[in-house]
Amino acid sequence: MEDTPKRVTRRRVRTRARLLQAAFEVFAAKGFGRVSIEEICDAAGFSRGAFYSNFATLDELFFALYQERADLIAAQVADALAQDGPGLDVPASVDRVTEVLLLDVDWLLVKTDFLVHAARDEEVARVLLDHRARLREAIADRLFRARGHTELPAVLGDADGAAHAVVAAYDGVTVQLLLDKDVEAARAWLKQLLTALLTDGSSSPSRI
Amino acid sequence: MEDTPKRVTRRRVRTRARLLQAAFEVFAAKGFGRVSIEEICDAAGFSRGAFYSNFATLDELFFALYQERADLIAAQVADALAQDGPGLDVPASVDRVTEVLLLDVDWLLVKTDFLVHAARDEEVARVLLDHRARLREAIADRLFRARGHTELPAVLGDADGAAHAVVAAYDGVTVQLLLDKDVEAARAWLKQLLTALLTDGSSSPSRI
DNA sequence: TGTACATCAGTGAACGCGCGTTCACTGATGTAC
DNA sequence: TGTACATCAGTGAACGCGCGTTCACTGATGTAC
Repeated sequence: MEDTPKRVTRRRVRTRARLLQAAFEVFAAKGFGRVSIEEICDAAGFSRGAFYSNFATLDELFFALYQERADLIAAQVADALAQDGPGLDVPASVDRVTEVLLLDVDWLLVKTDFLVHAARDEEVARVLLDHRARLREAIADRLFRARGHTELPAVLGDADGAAHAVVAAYDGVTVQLLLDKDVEAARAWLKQLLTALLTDGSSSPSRI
Repeated sequence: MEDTPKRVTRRRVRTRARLLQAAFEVFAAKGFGRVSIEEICDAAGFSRGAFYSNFATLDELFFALYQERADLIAAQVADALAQDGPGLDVPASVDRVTEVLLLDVDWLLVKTDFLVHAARDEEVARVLLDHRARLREAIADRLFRARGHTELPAVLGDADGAAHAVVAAYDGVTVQLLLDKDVEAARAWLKQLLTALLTDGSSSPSRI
């Protein structure tokens, strides 16, 4: 089994990429549930046949789109976390990670559509949970690596608990951002939340 | 203007309620984006004409449905917060509020669909922001009323900041719950997060 | 409380459009020599 | 590097279904006396 290596032409790769890019824009603008295959093809400058040559269903395309972008973000976060020495500079790391996570509102829109999708399909949910787990691991690893060098509050348990909390804060702030579209406020707020979670309660950052 | 008092027959009220109830179930099961007017009418036991006699569009019904349920939840939260004396029993309040907020996964599903909807429509977003503001106010009021009796950590700023954080934690935990469908874990996790946020960092609740 | 009448609420058939899906075709691309 | 051939990738017309929307109709409900 698995015996279709098949040449994958350059043309095909480009078409697929253009379809994915167009889909991203259309999904972000209208929401997955309100988008037709036709619209995506129009936006990408292809006939509908091109779509069917590359994907079986709109769900399949959505899935591929999510995977691609989520991998990208995960890599960027890992990158943002890798920049300090062994000791963790909490404020600087928080700044860098926040920057990456709240860079692109369109991505947050699409990601939330995907969440809604995943919430009703176990298989899709598994992929999303996987991505989240990888994100958490990157964070937990970093926190764990910093032990001894930088003290962290014990309120949330171990590094894994803290990583969980970071992701929850991210999700929570995302919801607010999707409603008020105020990226700057969201960044400030996420930084404050993360700082509160990762810093001992004795210090009191100013409220914004 | 506004000159259509019109008799609202009992029949009409019942039909509307049955449509809303059926819509809730169908939305929860399939997601707003995948539901047709016909499905809702079938589920409610009506012909499609009944729908058009009560709503102009599916969006309008969704809007009405959200308002109805969100008001209900807001009232329940206010109730859960009103039960202590002037001093705030943080663990008990957290327990009660958590119970209400994570009572019904179907509601979380529908609410998230509505978020996706609101994220692309300013007017809808305003309603959702309103509901959130009311929730936050109920929480902030309670925290404010407890000042002097029970000390709260200053990490998040004033009572308003703390209320914001509570809502963010709720949203964050909701996302995880929608993916793993583990209500008990979500409750435990939300309790822990809220406790961490509302308790001075010096105490260290056990990790679950 | 009963009856007659007016209005309303929901019925269900009909219409038609948007769009998912298919498919015979053709220009593009890659391979072999 | 060039040519001939085979296969592939995308085209666009055609089909048909699902479903949104309308509307003439009728049984249900409310009102007046």
